[in-house]
Amino acid sequence: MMNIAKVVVGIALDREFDYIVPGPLQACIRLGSCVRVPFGPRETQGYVVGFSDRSERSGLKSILAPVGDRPLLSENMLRLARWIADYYAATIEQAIRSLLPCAVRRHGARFREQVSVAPAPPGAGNPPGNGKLTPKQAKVLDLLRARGEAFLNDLAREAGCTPAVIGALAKRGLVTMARKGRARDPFASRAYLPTQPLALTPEQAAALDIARRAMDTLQPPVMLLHGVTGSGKTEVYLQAIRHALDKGKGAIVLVPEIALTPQTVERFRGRFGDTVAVLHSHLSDGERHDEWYRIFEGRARIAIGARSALFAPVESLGLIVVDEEHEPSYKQAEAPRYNARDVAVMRGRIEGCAVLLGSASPALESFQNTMNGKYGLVSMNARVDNRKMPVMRIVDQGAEAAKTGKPSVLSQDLVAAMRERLENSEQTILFLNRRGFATSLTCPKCGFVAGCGQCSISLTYHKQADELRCHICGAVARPPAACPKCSDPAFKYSGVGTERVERVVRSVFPKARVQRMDLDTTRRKEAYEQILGDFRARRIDILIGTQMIAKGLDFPGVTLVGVIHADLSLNQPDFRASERTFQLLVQVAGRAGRGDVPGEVIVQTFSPTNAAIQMARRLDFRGFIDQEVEFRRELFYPPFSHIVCVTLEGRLPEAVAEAASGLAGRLKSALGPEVVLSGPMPAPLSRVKGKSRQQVLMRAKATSAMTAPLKAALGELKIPRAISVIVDVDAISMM
DNA sequence: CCCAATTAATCC
DNA sequence: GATTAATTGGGT
Repeated sequence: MMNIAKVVVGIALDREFDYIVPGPLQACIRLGSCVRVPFGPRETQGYVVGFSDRSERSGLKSILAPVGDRPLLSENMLRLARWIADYYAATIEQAIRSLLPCAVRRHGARFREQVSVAPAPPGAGNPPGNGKLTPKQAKVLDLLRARGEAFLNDLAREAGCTPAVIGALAKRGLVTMARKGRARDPFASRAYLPTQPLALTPEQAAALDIARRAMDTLQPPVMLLHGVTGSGKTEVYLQAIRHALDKGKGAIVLVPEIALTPQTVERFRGRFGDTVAVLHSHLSDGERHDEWYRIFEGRARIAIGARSALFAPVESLGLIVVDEEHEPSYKQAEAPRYNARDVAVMRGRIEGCAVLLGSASPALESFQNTMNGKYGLVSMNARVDNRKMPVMRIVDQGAEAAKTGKPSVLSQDLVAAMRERLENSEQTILFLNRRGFATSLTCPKCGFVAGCGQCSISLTYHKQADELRCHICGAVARPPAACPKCSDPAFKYSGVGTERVERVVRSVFPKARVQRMDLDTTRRKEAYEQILGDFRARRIDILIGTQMIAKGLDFPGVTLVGVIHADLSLNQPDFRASERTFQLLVQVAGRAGRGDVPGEVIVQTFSPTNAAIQMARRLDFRGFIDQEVEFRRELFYPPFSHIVCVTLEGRLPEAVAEAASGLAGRLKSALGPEVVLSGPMPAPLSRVKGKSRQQVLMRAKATSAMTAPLKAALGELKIPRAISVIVDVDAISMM
């Protein structure tokens, strides 16, 4: 009885396989157990997701052995995996894969073995085909000789061929194949200073009170903490977590990747010491493995980290905190494309624990959930220590350009404000969410634009490296000496990036200590901490940066924040452009005036009267919400609907277009009248890395009204393997 | 007609 | 995801 296990194998099949549980193993194999099973001619790992006393099939094979001494997945986590797979239209394997770090999944196997390929020693090759190579084979061999050795899948992907090509090379004796494992790095821990709970403001105390009640009674189970920047949300989290620990429970804290600075982690370690485990993408496999097991074995009760930390195996959860809940980085870019904020709410429901969502600029979806009573709401409107909110000024770049004759990177107002800061030894942050020097290189004579050959965007000029780069695929090209079309040598560089801002600032303030911080200056792993350390120690007067300096940073010396070009986010072809702009300005403004001197924010824009910008200037969250909600309601956008974005991608544009229209046609007849369907249409980024992209969009009140027919349609249509289908439920970026 | 490369099917 | 079998397609 019940000696048949339903096993999901660790590869991307959306199916369960039946195996016999041998008598001696029946005691130790449970739901969620990781097991080794025979699979076809080889063996593989899988997870037990159910039991039965009989099977549809005969001739079942037996489970070979359990991996690890107890299930890695609790019953609750298995339920969560099922929900993720179902809601986000992913396979159960994909869901399980994101639940367990690969360092952990590999546990029992010690080392994951993969086929490694190396060039054969000279002379050993005895090609039956007389040494003549196909272009693909030659490419593989070239790549391999350059690298010395590579794993089979990596090599095939890099060379853009199938593994069969490499197999052919091996058959001819030109390369050797062997199974190899991968070593892991040791874990290095950092020192931290112990801290005590701080005295709370009345608003913080009220928020903490409600959070405690939520933990004790689950009334309400989910709370949105809307606290202005500098209102001390982190201290509320810390003391709420203390309450969870006092009740003998654990906690999970999610922070967006960019905010996962050493400071944040240090604050939690300082308060709770070694009971804090850290999980984020910059850890090595070994480190992640160690931290995961510290939680799994109960040696750590608090998990803090980015997105994936949500799946930390904390037992008896008391609280899940999602800081900066509006952050798009909570959305995973690969399948399953889950939003950690929303999955946190579901995990909370499954585990019976409270969930605390915090933000200075909550997402419309979350705020709407407080309006319709699904979530509780607490607001903190004052900064700690009676610090004032920064004053925001809008500078009309259009008017400025008309006055001075040409558009300038730094307006006169901004220059004056920066000069003042330099004289007072205060610090300035300049924000522009675009790196490089110029965003396009055009020929004024014939209109030629330097574009990426593989993607449908123009190349960005990087002056320091003197290169043209594609910000989508990373392709690099030399800037041409003359226009390739009309051979005119005079190019026009237009569109400002951070590199250009840096140059302008250095020329206006030659004596200032200026540092740029973007992907280009933080390529080295330590550069990020180095720059922030220098800025904190006031060895930098003016910090210029992208995204990565917009959020979470807390530097008391900063009294001025300049936004170089607020229109960038505003002009994006996305219904969330206003919301993003508002959030960005609120967040950026939050970097100013965190010390004793009040902060000032100067926002440069060509749309000074834009409502989102004006609401942000007054930090009028409710005003912004009220008008944006109306817009979304009228056009049936989130939070009034859910969006499913299906992207088809493939090398042959006609094949992709055909598949997309086939899918759209099938959906049109399958979907109910409550679903709005649009497309097929070329994706906003219609070409990426040489692949053509088409989209089909759906909107409906319930995601299941879209995902269920979609799964059925995809199953029936049998879209060729050469075309990949990307299903994004509750899509945030639809590029 | 051959070889290479893609595609389709299978895995309890 | 990996392996094998079937099919296509571009050459001589």
